Amino acid sequence: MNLRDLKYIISVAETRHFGKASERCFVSQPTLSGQIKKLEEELGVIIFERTNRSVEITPIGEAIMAHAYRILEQVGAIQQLALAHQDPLAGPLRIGAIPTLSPYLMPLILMPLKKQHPQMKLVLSEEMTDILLGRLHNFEIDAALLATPVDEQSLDVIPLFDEPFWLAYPREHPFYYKDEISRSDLDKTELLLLSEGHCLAKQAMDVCHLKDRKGQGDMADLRASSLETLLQLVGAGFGSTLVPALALRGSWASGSGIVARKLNLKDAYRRVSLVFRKSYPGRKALDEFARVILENLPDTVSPVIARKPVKKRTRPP
Amino acid sequence: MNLRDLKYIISVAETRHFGKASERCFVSQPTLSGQIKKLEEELGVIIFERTNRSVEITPIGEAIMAHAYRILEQVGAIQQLALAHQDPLAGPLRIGAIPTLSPYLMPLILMPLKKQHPQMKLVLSEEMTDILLGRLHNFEIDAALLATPVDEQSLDVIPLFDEPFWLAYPREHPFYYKDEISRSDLDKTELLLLSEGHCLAKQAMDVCHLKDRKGQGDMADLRASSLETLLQLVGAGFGSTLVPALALRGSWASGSGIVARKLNLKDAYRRVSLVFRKSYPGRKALDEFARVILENLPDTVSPVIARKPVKKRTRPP
DNA sequence: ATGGGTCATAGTTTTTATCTATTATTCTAC
DNA sequence: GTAGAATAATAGATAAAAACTATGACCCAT
Repeated sequence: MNLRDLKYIISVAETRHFGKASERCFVSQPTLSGQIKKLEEELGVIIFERTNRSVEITPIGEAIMAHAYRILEQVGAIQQLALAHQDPLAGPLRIGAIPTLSPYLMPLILMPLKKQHPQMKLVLSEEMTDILLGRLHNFEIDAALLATPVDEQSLDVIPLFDEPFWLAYPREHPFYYKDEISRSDLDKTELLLLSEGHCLAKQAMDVCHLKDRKGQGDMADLRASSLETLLQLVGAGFGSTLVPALALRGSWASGSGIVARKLNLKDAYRRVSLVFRKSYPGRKALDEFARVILENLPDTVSPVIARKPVKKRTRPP
Repeated sequence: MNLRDLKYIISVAETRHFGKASERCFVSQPTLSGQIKKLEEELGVIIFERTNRSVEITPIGEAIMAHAYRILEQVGAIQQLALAHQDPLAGPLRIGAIPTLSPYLMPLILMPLKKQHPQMKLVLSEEMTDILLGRLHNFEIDAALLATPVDEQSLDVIPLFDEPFWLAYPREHPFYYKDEISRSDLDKTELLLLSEGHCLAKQAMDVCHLKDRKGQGDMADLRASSLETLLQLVGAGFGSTLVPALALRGSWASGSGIVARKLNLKDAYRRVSLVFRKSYPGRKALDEFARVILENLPDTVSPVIARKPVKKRTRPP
């Protein structure tokens, strides 16, 4: 059986005329006759009782027809479904982002995104880098906004922007009167870190040339589980911390006993990228998503101008 | 799109593996890959996100799959339907019969038919010859039991039996002491006829060498609309009438003031046949129906032994 | 009878699907 | 890291299916 055959018999059933039916199907009359005959032989039943002068459908043919209509209906549904999704921007885009980025980046782009692509649905999740990579591989998300270099063969990367780190410290701190912070300044302060797993913690330590003290416990006791908590601690005078630039735009930024200053260090930034499976079919949607992000960044971060060089591809175009 | 393609994608969706899926479909892996790729191009959507190591279904693919399952379900329904009807004896057989035959023949064959072909369903209708022929041509019945020769090219005939006419007359009639009736006897009696349209009326007149007096009115007043009514009239002494042999077996046959005698005439019979469209596809069912009739006839009628010679056929075997 | 209309058949050509062999890629194991 | 196993994609050849044109058989109407 074949969908074409079903179209043929429906055409004949509706016209009661092989010639007219064949025209309607854009095939010759012998073709139509032949295919219908083949179908009848395959099913072992006569669908049409025909003479030279008349074509009439048999009772069993009538029953078959009912199913044929339903089948073609479903086929149409598939085609319509596919058509609606042909726009690569359609369909939910499942995006994961790290917790030190998501709350500060998403508010910037959600409105513009909705304005430019009203039909694009986002499903957001907020997890630490390793979790997100796992989810990428498990096909649970389509792309991840990460701040860590990724070098896995199965993943591809769209670099987005470099986000500088600032130092946040209590207003009562002696740094209060400085405009910029140098590395020597950093050594003089107690640095508060996020709990393990957050890439920001490691990045902060790298910037400050601290050795990872994981497992030692003395400092671990002070580690916070979120950037907001961390800033609460800073405000309460427990120490200072590194904050990525986008996080400075929150409501706490002014009048919460916290001061933030730019770091006068060359490598005090993290590169934020959009990471996705090379095999992910919605590349266009991701490109568009990345574009919207880049267009709505504040001045505090530096967009990556040069897009990544084209890597050798699995399948030539 | 193609039903084969739908089987392919379902197979891949279920195995998440092109190789295993292709085995399950009894085709090579490249074949499966190629067809799925073609389907994806036709629909303009990616159904499977695949790398060398993994195959995962996309959201739109998932949606398509739901419809694909329903389609194949319907296809199965068609095949099952067809299988159930492959037996040519299956399906309702729509039989028409003339009123002077139906009430007397049907009781003879319904039980044997049910015994031999329990799955064969009959739909009976009782009309006069012309009506039945019209219904045959309108595909409203599949075959008709007639007592009139039919010579239409589009119709075919299975002769069944010759049914003699008997003379029915009131017990008080002088014929009462005769065993057989000759033509000269016929002239001496008032012959009652069925109303116009019944073939029996014309046949009776032919047998008696009467001219058709339709429109004259004198005799028409006495015409009855059914054989039962006619016999009531005979019983009441209004005259006598010709009765086909099978009708003699009714309950009125004894003790109702009516006597029936055989006619001593060579041509005093009518040939009962099964008539159907040449194009009717259930020929086998009709042959079987005819066989059951012939096997259950009483001695009062003469089965036609020699089956009709094969006429030139529309399509050589 | 004859001609028009209609479906079936025959034979050929075109299109489509399939196969085998091979390539490219990536993961795993040593 | 390098070799090997696994897996999907590609290429080219072959087989199968479906399409077309031309023709035939038949019925009906004039």
